[in-house]
Amino acid sequence: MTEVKWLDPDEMRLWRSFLEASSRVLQQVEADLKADAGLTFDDYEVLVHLSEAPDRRLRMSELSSRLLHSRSRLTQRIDRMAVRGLISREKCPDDGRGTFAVLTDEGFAAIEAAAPGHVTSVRGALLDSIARVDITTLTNAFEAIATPLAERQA
Amino acid sequence: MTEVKWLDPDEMRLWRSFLEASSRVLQQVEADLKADAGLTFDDYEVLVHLSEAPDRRLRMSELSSRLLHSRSRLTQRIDRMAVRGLISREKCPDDGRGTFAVLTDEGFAAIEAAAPGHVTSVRGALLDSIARVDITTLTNAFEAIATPLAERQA
DNA sequence: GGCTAACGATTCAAGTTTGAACTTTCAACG
DNA sequence: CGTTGAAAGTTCAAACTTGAATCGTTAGCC
Repeated sequence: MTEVKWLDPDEMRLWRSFLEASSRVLQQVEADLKADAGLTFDDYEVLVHLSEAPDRRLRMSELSSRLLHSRSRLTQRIDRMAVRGLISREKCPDDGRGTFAVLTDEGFAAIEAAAPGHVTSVRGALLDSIARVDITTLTNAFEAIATPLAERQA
Repeated sequence: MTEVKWLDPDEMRLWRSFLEASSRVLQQVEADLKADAGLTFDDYEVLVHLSEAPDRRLRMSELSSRLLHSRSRLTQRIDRMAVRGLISREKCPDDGRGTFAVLTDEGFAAIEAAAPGHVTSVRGALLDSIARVDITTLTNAFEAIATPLAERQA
């Protein structure tokens, strides 16, 4: 590659502001969640996906791909959440290789307790700063960004 | 807090697409950087900030606040980069408590070698998916998001 | 000057992620 | 059937981050 198209100032500013915004939003939401509910953001995301799933359970690999986490990362997070009683594991009856992560009643209670504070936190960290009319534009942009990467990363 | 303003579907979609896009973009750029240049994204960011600084040096605390990393995280990253010869440390003459992280010639060569591939990667992961006319809107949004958080997090 | 508070940076232990290696199970194909 | 390849999940060691504690230095203040 002999020719590189360097970033012009507008592109550079977009890239830098993207990095700063995403880092700051995540840090804020994580800090709030830990302070208010004693959960990491990863914990919370696990709880969210399981609580929305049929029978409050998902296969480990399905969950890891929704979270965009490696399989081993998820294994170890579920280990820790299981020790705390938030999640249990069940063998998959259809597929001897498979395991379900299942939300326990305690896990469900944990997300119910955490959700109101978390929603408020997400508003404060992100939504309050975005004009109503820009929501669609931004969502379209994020989806346009994520979709091709999802295909590449699949 | 008895009343919680839950997220409506548009807000929820914005939040989720934001999470997915930022995670995927970072993952892609990190993977490219590691494959093409053998650097982590954190390494690269350290090199960027130092290469742009006067005398290619910054105080540890200044660098950590630009990177949005904890001081101890930076200390240990600079330790590792120093072992590899990319960075050196110098005592600050004006302030006995201070330390400069200084880009070595080898570190400068490393970022020069990595930059073209990285720029291409950033285009592929982010910029190519954004219509030219949306760049300003997005940048304004990211800055509107980051600025109040920066004040809160300061 | 001497006391105190704050600052800059590092250290240490505990917790977390990464990535490769491994085990078990399923699926396809001859 | 039996082999071979891939998939699901876990394990392990090394790399990395976190947060509290620590150490030396500076600045303010009486």
